[in-house]
Amino acid sequence: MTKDRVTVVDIAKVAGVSKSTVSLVLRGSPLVNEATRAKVNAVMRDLGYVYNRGAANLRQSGSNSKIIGVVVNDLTNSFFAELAVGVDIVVQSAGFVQFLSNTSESVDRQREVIASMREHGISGLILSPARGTEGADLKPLVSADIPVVVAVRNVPGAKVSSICSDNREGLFAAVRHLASLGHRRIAFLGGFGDTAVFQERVDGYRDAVSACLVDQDDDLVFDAPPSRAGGADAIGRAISLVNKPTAAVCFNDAVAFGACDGLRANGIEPGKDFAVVGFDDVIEAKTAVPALTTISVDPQGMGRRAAQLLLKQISAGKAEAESIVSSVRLVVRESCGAALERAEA
Amino acid sequence: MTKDRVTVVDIAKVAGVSKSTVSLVLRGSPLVNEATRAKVNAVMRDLGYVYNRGAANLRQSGSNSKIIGVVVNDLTNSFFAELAVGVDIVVQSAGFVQFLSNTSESVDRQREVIASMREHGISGLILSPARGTEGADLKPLVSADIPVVVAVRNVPGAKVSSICSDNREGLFAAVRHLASLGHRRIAFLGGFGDTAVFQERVDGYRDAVSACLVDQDDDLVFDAPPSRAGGADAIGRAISLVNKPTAAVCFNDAVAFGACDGLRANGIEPGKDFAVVGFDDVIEAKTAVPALTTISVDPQGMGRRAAQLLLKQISAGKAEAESIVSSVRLVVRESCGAALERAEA
DNA sequence: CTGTTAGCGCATTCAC
DNA sequence: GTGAATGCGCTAACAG
Repeated sequence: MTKDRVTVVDIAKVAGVSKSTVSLVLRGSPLVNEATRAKVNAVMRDLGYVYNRGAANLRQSGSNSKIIGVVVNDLTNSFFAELAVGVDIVVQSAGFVQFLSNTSESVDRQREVIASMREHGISGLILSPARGTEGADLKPLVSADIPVVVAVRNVPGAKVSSICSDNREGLFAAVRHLASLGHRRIAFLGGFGDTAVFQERVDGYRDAVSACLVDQDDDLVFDAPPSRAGGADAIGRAISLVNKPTAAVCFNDAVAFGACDGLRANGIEPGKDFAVVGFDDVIEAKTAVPALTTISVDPQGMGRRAAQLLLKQISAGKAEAESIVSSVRLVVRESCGAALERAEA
Repeated sequence: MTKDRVTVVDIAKVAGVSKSTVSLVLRGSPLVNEATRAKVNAVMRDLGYVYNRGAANLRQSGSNSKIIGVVVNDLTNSFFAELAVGVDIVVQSAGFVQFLSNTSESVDRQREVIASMREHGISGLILSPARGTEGADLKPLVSADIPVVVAVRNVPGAKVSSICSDNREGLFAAVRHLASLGHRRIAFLGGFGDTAVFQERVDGYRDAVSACLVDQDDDLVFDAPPSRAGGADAIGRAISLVNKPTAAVCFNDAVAFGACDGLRANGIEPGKDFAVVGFDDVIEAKTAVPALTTISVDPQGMGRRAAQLLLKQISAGKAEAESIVSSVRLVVRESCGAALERAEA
């Protein structure tokens, strides 16, 4: 029943003009008579014409496909979902559309989806890299002059723009905050010890422990999977010490939630009997235990900034500044002084 | 520095064959000598060739762009993020890529993103419609023979496949469950009264109230925004009754969380002093209050099924069965009998 | 098995 | 202001 795809020539025929005139109308050129323009537009509407970006894109040498690729390592995590939303907002309002794919932390899958996106001619890529991503993985992109901005996690040898949170400063702030409330034994919970992010955060933690005169103990760092279960496990180990900590900063929010679970299971009320600080949280805003303090980076804002950075690079033509590293400020949202008072009582 | 885009003719030249031979290799045709194939593949790798789907797609009349559009009403909500992940899984493994866009419940934006996707030649669309979407909005798609499957919410007059949860049965099950535990006064909390989903769920609730001999009261239905704040508000109204309910089923999880907040604020412990049942939950699995019982539909599974449905329609060629309505079974995850015992004590 | 020819829908020179 | 050519990268017929 449906007619074949209606093209510029069809609408030209009906409107009684030539193809190129239609093309000019499409591009919003001022070189066309107002009456003709109106007629052409009317015909386009009547015939249900849809612009074929693929063809257009093919014709004009540089591929400005108006599509930008977004690949994240775990869309299941609200943080990255929010990030994608942030990207989408600016991408949409710039007239682009976003390809979104999830890698589930698999570099293989990541390679596949990026290849697939390239075939479709993305004009830029925002990547929240899977664990284990290397600079070499991004090499083909940069040598093809496709702008890339890496978000959340840094990719060691990559010569691309990146935007990630200031992990050291964030954790430093968390510990300093707890110290200012009087805490002296503060644990660090969760995260895989072999990741760069973990190292940065632990460094911030350790620096703050030194700087803020918190008791310097052999090991109050308990690594564990960055999950709720991991948090519960880690806190269990922490509070089994004879000289228990009175507070903990966590690798991320999932860990913090798990820590709260673990505390409750042991009859300890988080926020009252024990201070818990989370990181990277977005869940918190919606469903968190009210007692939980968090240090947070706004993922949506980060997504927006990443997208802006990318768009700037795209519009800047080919050769343009690389390696722009932008950091996000971290802020403490709530206080949790009550924990110490209880602990001391 | 970077060479111009390398095309089939380039690789043909280097490999010493003709363009069509290269094309055959690309399509994996068996009509080509094994040695030539190997050589061509090697050259492709050396020159860093990337397939141009846009051009291919342009040539072959039917647009099988290998891209499917996914538009959701609120990616910020984990439910829809999980849905997108489910879609992505099957879409990826079928060699497609997904365009994902967020509408933030705006039908205008929805129209825009769908138009944009059409311009890029999507071969199918999965839509979790914004509130207020009408059958007419999807008309252009169906008359262009673009397969569409609507998920989560139904679109009244649309002649497209859809997949959504069985709202009536779900709520019926929730109430029956609570009744079997001995509850006799069960409230319904949250949701906008003017939505179809709300009506279906309330219908299920009312039917169950009649069928399960639960006390039939004038109004234990408290509508409110389907948010955490709305839930807190609704539970506040519910427990201010002289004849308080002992349990509540909630429009969704956000409402359920809010209800828990509200209960705690009044010194009532959810799950112990009052039974709360949530719906549509995905948050629960990660961050919920342990006491909360939920009826849940697996959003990722729903996404997978939606994608499968869509792919089937795409591969089935043009004219194919429409209006396949598929429902998802709902299951009660935990028990919450303790609430009643406390209430009676 | 491989090379030749001819467009897909559009934008971009140029003439008119 | 508008209309005729030409080619983007690729596939689809056929011819060899």
